[in-house]
Amino acid sequence: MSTLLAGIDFEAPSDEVARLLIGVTVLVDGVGGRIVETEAYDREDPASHAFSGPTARNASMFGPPAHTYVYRSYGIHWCLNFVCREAGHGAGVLIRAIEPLVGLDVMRARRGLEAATLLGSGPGRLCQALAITREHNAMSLAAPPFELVAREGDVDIVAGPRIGITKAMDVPWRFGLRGSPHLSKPFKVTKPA
DNA sequence: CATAGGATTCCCT
DNA sequence: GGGAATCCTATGA
Repeated sequence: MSTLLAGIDFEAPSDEVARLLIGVTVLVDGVGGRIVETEAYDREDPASHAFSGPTARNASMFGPPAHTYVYRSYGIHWCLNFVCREAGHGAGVLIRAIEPLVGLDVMRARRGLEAATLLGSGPGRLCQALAITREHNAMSLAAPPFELVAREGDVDIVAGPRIGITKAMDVPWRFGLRGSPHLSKPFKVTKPA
């Protein structure tokens, strides 16, 4: 069994999907850009929302793969995840940063004048730029308003520890496009992942 | 450039 | 009641 989308099998382990997503273009209502930073979370992962089993908040993480899991962060921001593994497993990939490509003016307007340059460099920022809210939770990535475009050619990927967590801080499940100016934070490692 | 503190909602203990 | 997969602004070096 597999759930293929943009050349990626979303039933694969989350760290593999997180790696494959680097370079993939994501559009929401025709606005978006290229994914340059992701983080993997899994069921047996103390830093994951899925660690303590299904709850009202993380229910979609236990739903079918290649669907979204959108949650409220720090009471202010929205964060976008892509569900992976088989339905019921409870794994996902946090989309942490995109390189803005399509609909720049729309994204700038959504982000506001003060921060118009940081359109997608951070999970909260990219959700604001793409107008992601709770309404986008548990939606299929294979149907509108979502659209994934497979990456072309090879990408140079770096890995490192995940950001903003207090558990399992030694697990190197943050992935990024090497040298991208659109990363939320730089990677310390400069060798191939 | 680095650090610090506040904003604000929802879930879990 | 506490803490969270964050972001923005202000302040001081």
